[in-house]
Amino acid sequence: MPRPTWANLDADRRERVLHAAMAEFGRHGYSGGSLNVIARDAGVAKGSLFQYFDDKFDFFAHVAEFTSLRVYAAMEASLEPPEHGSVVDHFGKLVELWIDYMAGHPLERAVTAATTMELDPEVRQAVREPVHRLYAKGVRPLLDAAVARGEFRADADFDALLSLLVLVLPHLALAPFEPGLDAALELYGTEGATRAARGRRLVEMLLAGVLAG
Amino acid sequence: MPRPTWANLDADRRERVLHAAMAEFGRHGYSGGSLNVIARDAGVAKGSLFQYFDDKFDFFAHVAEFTSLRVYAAMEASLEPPEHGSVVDHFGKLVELWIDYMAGHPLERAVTAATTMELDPEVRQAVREPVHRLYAKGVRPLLDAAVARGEFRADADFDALLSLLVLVLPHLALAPFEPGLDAALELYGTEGATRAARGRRLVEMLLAGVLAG
DNA sequence: CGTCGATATGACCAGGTGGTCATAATGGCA
DNA sequence: TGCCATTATGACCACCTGGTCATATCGACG
Repeated sequence: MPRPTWANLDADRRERVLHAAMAEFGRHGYSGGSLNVIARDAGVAKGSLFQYFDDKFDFFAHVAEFTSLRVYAAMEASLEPPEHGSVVDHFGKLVELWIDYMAGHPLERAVTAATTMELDPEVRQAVREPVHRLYAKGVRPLLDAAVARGEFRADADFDALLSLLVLVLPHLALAPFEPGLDAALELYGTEGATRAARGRRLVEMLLAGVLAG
Repeated sequence: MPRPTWANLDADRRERVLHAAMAEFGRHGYSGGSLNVIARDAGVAKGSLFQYFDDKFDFFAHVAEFTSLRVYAAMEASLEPPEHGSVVDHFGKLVELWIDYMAGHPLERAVTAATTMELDPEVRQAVREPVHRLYAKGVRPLLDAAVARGEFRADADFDALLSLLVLVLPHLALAPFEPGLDAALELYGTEGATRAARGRRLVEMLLAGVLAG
């Protein structure tokens, strides 16, 4: 947890530190990210960072959680409630929003990538857990509404579906903006199909297994 | 590329270096892996590593490619040709084999995780490209046979499917053996369903979107 | 034996790491 | 003004990093 000093902090200063940290951790991940670089880029003494956070891990964890909350808030705001439309519509829209958001927010995208790709089990668990909670919170209602509407097969495996979605979603956003990152996937080809259309097609494919009729 | 010295090397010594490198890179990834640790664990002077490889990157790339070749060989050997059975059978069997192999080969599993999770675009691209080639080579025939048998819809998007499979497959293997790694996914619950059955169900879900009828 | 190319070695290097701490600056209140 | 808690600072620490290189060892051949 960040120290009280972090909350009391002048907003400009906090913003500068956060910005520098997102850029650095986003580029090099947790273990590769340098506190020296962050301090320099933020225009702050390195010692100050340790006034705000216990240690590097605490710092990274906060940056990760802050980022996921910001992303979630943006998604939630522009997502219509699941009263009308089909699940495919909802998830298609969700993926479209996600991709567009990441396209317009490279910093958030990079941090999302860094946490998604984190290898160290302890770091990963600590950093991904709040993200997964948010995903589940945002996605579950869409599924519930679809169930109420009878859109799903009786024997649909929701846990498996939710797992799969949570697994695939971040990668859907990451692949298209990181040329070297899974370029071999060619998830988003250049043959004119828009990102949205491709995203939609993938969603249809992912959901086909649980749809009724 | 490894230097000629590496090929001329005494087999025992090469095996020791490879083993230590797989363990270290598997645990800490490329940037986190320490050459000092590898040299110590292999019982070899650090300077020797630079007689075998140009630099750390060359070393890691070789370890990654060696590992993916070994995994591919094992899978290929125990996979029956796609003459009989359905695509779902084939992919179910494939995932089952994959998971069982990884369960019995923690070293290969760890290196696979490390390359799958690599963040740095340059490193990632160099290291993943041969892996993707192998995946495509192994998976494509199964799809082609299924197409010949008319198992797929006419409008099935194979590129999207292949991308999705290549994206998901490594994670399917990684999640269940890394307690902290996506524990929140609970991809493999403890309610008695075997790993194989769960894998099969996921495959069915993944393929439902492209199957005919 | 001696010679010579190939290989092994580890002290050594410059530079970077996360983290500490004594000191200084700050800002609100009396 | 003087006081005091809060915050900012960067020199400093021990340690680790990837990489080098002069030297030693090895092994085959004559």
